[in-house]
Amino acid sequence: MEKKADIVEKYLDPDYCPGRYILERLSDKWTMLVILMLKENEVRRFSELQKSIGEISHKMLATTLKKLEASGLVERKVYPQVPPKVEYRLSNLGRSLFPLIKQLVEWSHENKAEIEANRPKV
Amino acid sequence: MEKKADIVEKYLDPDYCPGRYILERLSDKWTMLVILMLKENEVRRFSELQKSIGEISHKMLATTLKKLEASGLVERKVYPQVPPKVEYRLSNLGRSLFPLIKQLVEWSHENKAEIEANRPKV
DNA sequence: CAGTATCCGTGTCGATACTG
DNA sequence: CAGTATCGACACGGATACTG
Repeated sequence: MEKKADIVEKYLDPDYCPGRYILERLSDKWTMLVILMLKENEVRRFSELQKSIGEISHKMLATTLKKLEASGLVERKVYPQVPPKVEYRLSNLGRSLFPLIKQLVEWSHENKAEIEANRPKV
Repeated sequence: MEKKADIVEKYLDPDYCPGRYILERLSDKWTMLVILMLKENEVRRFSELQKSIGEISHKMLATTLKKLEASGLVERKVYPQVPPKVEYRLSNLGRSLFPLIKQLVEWSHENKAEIEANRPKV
């Protein structure tokens, strides 16, 4: 019987991994935030997302969504009309990932004091 | 009574956040991986870490550990001897974060088939 | 062994302008 | 409204060489 820690290590083995790939996929500037903004079960339009994130540029939202769609975490639905309307929502896969990322945010709040204490002042 | 989703959104408000900061701090190439390699309760030397990660360069391991130490997630202990010996381990804060990142890896394994199906072939 | 300094290529990201 | 294209800045990250 393998120990838990060893199993994780195995999943991170570059010759085996899905873990490495996922960590990589989540490790760009906007991906996790966009996933959070899509929420668990909501359908959101491009412009809504941009508005709710605020600082993200048009281009980065587009490429982030495209990557998420390409990796099967997000579904994209186009309504053939003028002006166009496009809706995004988490796929089943994305929906199963969502709670894990949400936990990171909740964790950061539970430990806010300690985090802020060590946070470099800009 | 606020709804859960709204609470998360609040934690991500740039004017409030600790969430944004944490997501940012985790979103570089090596941070999450190094945290995982430190495991929950182990003490590891610089060279051990480099060996277990393999592909990471000496420089990136050094800067990643430095950032982790600066943000209070990792503790560094120096033994004043020649040749020097330095040990790293997760702080209490880091130890409380560890399971959340581990879950991402475990999630990636549970959904390996679906992830691989959408993974772009190099 | 652990760590810093330097140099430099590349990818990421943002601003802007343009299409359907 | 929802994209794509192009350009350029700059931070990230890798190789190498050097110190204590």
